[in-house]
Order: sequence, then structure tokens, then C-alpha cells
Amino acid sequence: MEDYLKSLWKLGPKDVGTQELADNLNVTPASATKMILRLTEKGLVDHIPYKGASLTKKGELEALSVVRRHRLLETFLSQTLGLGREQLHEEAEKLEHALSKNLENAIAEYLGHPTRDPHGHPIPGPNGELYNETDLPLSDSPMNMVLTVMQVPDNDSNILSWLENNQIHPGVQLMIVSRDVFDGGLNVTIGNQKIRISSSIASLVKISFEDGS
Amino acid sequence: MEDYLKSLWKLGPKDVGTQELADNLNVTPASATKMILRLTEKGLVDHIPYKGASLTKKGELEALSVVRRHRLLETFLSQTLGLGREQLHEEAEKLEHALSKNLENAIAEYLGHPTRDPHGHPIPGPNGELYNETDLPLSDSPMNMVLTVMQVPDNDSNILSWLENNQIHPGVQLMIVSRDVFDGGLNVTIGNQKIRISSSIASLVKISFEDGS
DNA sequence: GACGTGGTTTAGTCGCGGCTAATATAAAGT
DNA sequence: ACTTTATATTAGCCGCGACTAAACCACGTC
Repeated sequence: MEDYLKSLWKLGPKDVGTQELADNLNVTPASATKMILRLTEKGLVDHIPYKGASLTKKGELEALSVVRRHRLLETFLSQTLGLGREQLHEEAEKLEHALSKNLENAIAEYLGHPTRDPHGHPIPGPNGELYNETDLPLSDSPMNMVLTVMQVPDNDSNILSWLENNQIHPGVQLMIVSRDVFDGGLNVTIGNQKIRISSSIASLVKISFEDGS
Repeated sequence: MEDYLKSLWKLGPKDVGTQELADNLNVTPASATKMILRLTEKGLVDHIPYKGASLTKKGELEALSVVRRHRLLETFLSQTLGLGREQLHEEAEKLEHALSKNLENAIAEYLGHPTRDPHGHPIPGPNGELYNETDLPLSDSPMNMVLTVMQVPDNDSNILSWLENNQIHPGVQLMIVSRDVFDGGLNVTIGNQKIRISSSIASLVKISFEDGS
């Protein structure tokens, strides 16, 4: 239920098709339809049959609350237990539904009310406030400029391990030296290393032009 | 489900009646019966109809695993977030079902494999090993001896707050100076304070004769 | 030894969140 | 316009964990 809201948020704000939603949650389209009906009933979702579904204001706030819990948990587990970025998502996924408001507050307090999680994703405020929407996909970034990695994906531990092995994580600086005309792959320098990043991965890494520290 | 195992463990090792179990979990006896049947089916519980239920070896291990997760979580939340003893139980109760083996291990590691939680309750090992079964109820303890508080209850935040307010928590030393003949209430010195502890509360506090530090 | 009472179980229902199989719809191709 | 095809929905089922109401059993009492 909370998972559906989260997925709708992640896939939104456009209307999300049943199939797309179902794929995202690893359930069948029939299950997704049923849930969409339930959520519509509760006023969390607007649904146009055979068209798609999107969150209402109320649904969006719910979704942001889940996302907040998720990202606070990731930050907390990283900070205390020192879990690697590849492990965080999976664990937070399980715990987020069981996190009380009290504990959410205590964790936020403990962490000093962080605005980014260990993947660089912005953490919504207690009332759904979101900042930091200005980061750019690495795949769309200009060449020969110093770029600061701001965000890496959180949900694919394979990609994440690869990035980690190549020293790519939030805060790191790099520069695009060339771009492959055919497949969009990037040749990048990072420190004194040169690596190649496929365009599919590059589209998942977000950067800014400022010093991200 | 895990809650049923935990309750059966807590109320055992004797046969537990449907009513008693249902009361403990705040459900109706009918619900308890149904669950007992399911657990029997799975080989976690032995059930004699109209008599009672008790854990099998397999069920006990399951139960101990839940207890371990619960107590590790309490310890972890206390240690990191500094939550008060009264709040720990409730929060751990929610999270325990969502704690993966991985995270359980990471937390145990982080805490240095503790054997007691903040209430002094023993934490079962990863394979269900339990020590520290020698602590005595304060209500049964001799007078005029230095006693060390080892365990306080975890599940009643009112009692816990009262104990906390009177400086009674694991590690504290006290002495029984007199015992009320009629109601079993205890007069106790703790530091230079004298307080009275009702027999019902005293039966929930466990002590040892050794220095508990 | 029948009788009543309290605890136990069964029967039937509900909401949640899944599934499969069958049906309905919208959009695109001929 | 008609048919194909992809996508959505409905219908009907299952397991979990709760509930109420009704039947059932065991035990102590008379």
C-alpha cells in the first residue's frame, strides 16, 4: 500500500499506467488495478479507467512521508552501522513501514535533520517539503568542466557496486573528456583515473556544477 | 505469527491456554485457536485440543530469534538514539518483524555482541543460546544484603517510568530493610533514599548478589 | 450420574494483498 | 470502418490475521 504510493510518486507526476506500476512493484497488473481502486476509494489517487493513475495532494503527502522514512533510515543505517551504499536500499525498504513518527523524529534529530541521504537523494521534510531539485543527469552534462557527483541510484546494487568500485559517489569530482557519438557513452577523468561510463548508467548519476561539499 | 511464538515462549514452558494467550496478545480466543492450528500445521507448536499449546523445539528457536531481534533493537535504539527505557519496547515491537538476518548481524557486531538489553534481559545468541537465568525476583530476596538490580520489566511504560523516577534500573545497588507482613511490600534503601516498593512491582524486578557492573 | 459453567473450538465473515483466467476497451493498422 | 493487438479491468480464488456468534467439551457440584 505504502509501496504503491511510493511507486506512483517515483513514476509520476504524470499518469502512470497499470502495467508500468505493476512492473515497478513486481506484481501482476490485476493486483495493481485492485490497489489503485482501493487507493482511489481512500482519496489518495485519481484514476481514469484505461488511462492511468496519479497521486492526489493527500496521496503525495503520504508518499513523501514514506520516502522520508526510507531516506532517513538509509542515512541512519549508513551513519551508525556503516553499511555500504549497495545494502542500504534493501534494508530501508523493509523497515520503513514499521517506523513510528516518534522514531522518525528521533532519528532526524540524531542525524541533525539531514537533507540528503547517502545516495545524494533529497530527504523530504516532516511535512513533505522537498529541495535540491536542480541536479542534472551526468549524461546531459557539458564536457571539460569540473562536475560534482550529487546523486547515484539507490535501487540497483549491481550498478551501485560498479560505481563504488570506480569511486563514483556523492561529493566526488570528475570531468567528461569525450562523448561517444553513437551510443552516448562517456569517457571521464576522476582523479588520475580515466573510465568509461555507459550512457544508461550516466543517466542515473546526477551532478552539479558547484563544489558539492 | 511471530508474536504468537514470542508470547508462547514468554508464557511457557508450560502448556498455555487459549485464553491466556489471547489476553497476552489482545486478540480474541477464537483468533488464538486459529493461529495455534496454523502453527501446529507448520510444526512449530504442539497442541492438545481443549488443553493447551506449547512450542516445539523448532518453534522455540523461532521464538528465540524474535526475542533476539527485539532485544538487540532495544539495545541499539538505546545506544544510538538514547531513547528512554519506557519507549524502547514499543518501538522494537514494531521493527523486530522487519529486521533481516544481515541487519541483525550488523547490529550485534556494532554493539559488541551484548548479552543483556537495557532492561537487563538476556539476549539470546544467534542460535538461541541463553545465559543469565540465575537472577532472582526482588520480592523473594533476603533483607539486609547488598543487592544489584539486574532486570526490570520492559513491557509496561508506566511501571518503568516509576522505577526510573526512583533510580531503579539495571546496575543499581539497593538493600531491603523491611518487608510488610500483610501485603509483601518492601522498604528499600537505595543510596541515601528510602522508598517503598509494592510486592507486585518487586516481583518484576530481578536482582543478583554479585556486583552487576 | 446428570447439570451447569467456563474455557475452547468451529463456522462464517471481513479487509488486505497477492494470483490466474477471462473479458473489455482503446488505439493502431489494413 | 473493421480487425488486430496491447493494455486494463473484472471475476473468482487463496492465505493471513482479525472478528462475532454458535456449538462443544471438561470439570466440579449437587
